[in-house]
Amino acid sequence: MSTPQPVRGTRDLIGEEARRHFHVIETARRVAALYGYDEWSTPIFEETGVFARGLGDTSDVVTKEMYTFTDRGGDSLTLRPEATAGVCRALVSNGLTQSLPQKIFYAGPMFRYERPQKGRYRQFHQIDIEVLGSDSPLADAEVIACGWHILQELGVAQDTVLELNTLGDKTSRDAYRAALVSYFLGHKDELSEDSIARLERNPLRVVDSKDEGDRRIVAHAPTIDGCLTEPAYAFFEKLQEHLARFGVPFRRNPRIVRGLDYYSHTAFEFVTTRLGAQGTVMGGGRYEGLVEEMGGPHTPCIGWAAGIERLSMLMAAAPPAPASVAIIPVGDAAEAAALDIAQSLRAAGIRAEMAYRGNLKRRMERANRTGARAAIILGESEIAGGLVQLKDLVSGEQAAVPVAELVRRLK
RNA sequence: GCGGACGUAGCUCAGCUGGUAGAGCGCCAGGUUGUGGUCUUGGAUGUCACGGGUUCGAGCCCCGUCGUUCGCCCCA
Repeated sequence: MSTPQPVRGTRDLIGEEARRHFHVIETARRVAALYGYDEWSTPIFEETGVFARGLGDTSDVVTKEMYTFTDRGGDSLTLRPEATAGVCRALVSNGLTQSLPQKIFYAGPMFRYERPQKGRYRQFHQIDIEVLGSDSPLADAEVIACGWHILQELGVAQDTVLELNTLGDKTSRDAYRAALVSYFLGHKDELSEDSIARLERNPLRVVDSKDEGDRRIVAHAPTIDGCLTEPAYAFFEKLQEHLARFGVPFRRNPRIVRGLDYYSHTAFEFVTTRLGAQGTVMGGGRYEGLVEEMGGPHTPCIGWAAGIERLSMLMAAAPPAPASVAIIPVGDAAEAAALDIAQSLRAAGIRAEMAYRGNLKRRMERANRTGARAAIILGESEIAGGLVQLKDLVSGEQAAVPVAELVRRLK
């Protein structure tokens, strides 16, 4: 194959797939606006430090999975692997830490150097909302409710389940980590190799292991509940109350964990069984240290991100492209009149198309193929009488109609 | 980074124990020079993913590469 192909892990969005993709974004944008979120857009690449900061050196993430390059000025830059870090950076860069909270909606491409799988690409697209600068559990509940609302509007809510957990505050989490490490060390001989490695690097992740043997051990591992401080417990209780009021059903899943230090309290995922190994459709939680990492003040935040590709796959069908009206002149003399009609329909908000060339038969074929709802046919005799032939392409009925009445007939 | 499956026309796929490439759909043109969808007649299209090897001969067998896909690892 010598013709250029899209590079590994990237793909073209055309036709049905494009319509699905943009339908997800438009739906999310509309619903987020109902909840009072403003849309932001930040650069697609940042100084590498914006993403590397706060990730620590615990995982493969920084070393293996970022698209990092040196530009001509010698600076290390990285294609954003997620939206949140850039949003937090923008908050600080623009002095908005003085006007909190900020409620942000975001949509755009992200980049991770990973092995492509179903619903996992190197250039992928996310919708994302964040509330920056609120420590109220009401913010958590609203963020989740907004996500749930979007899933409902997309028609995928019935295929997903909200799984909810709390990581508690720092004191709770430190206690939990210590409890886990001591429990797993007691079962070290029974753990998989992968999990023994996790125990060193990122003990919370053992809880998330897919290995059968590990799962049996994890089933009896201590849960966060026994380690929660009083305020952390109260926060989680309040969140669940609010969610009930918002009418969002959820299931407690103590296995949802987050490895990085700046996560706290709420952690959640909307999951589905319909996408193989990539079951998470929308995931998020509370984080408290990221804005500080960008040089701002301590700022508690809550948000989620959802993969547009995965949502598109779950969606039954994209709404069809709007049907247009095909304007078909017969003979060169009719073309000018046809253009005038096209412009008058468009001015009235009616989608209208005129082919650039072709005889009547070909233009009719094209009108049919593109799903036009009606054809307007005009030749010399029609022009002379101020009429056109208006043909309904669904019913096949055709009648002579005065030009002046077209907009009213097609509205 | 690791493992399995797959790669033939624009699309979906067939192709026998190795003998030199096919179907359906779509596309183009005619039947119909002012009427689409249905019907009908005809037509075009392939470096058989790429590179090497075995063979008189490779779409088919062997090796490598690339890509797709499913899973593992990872998942900010």
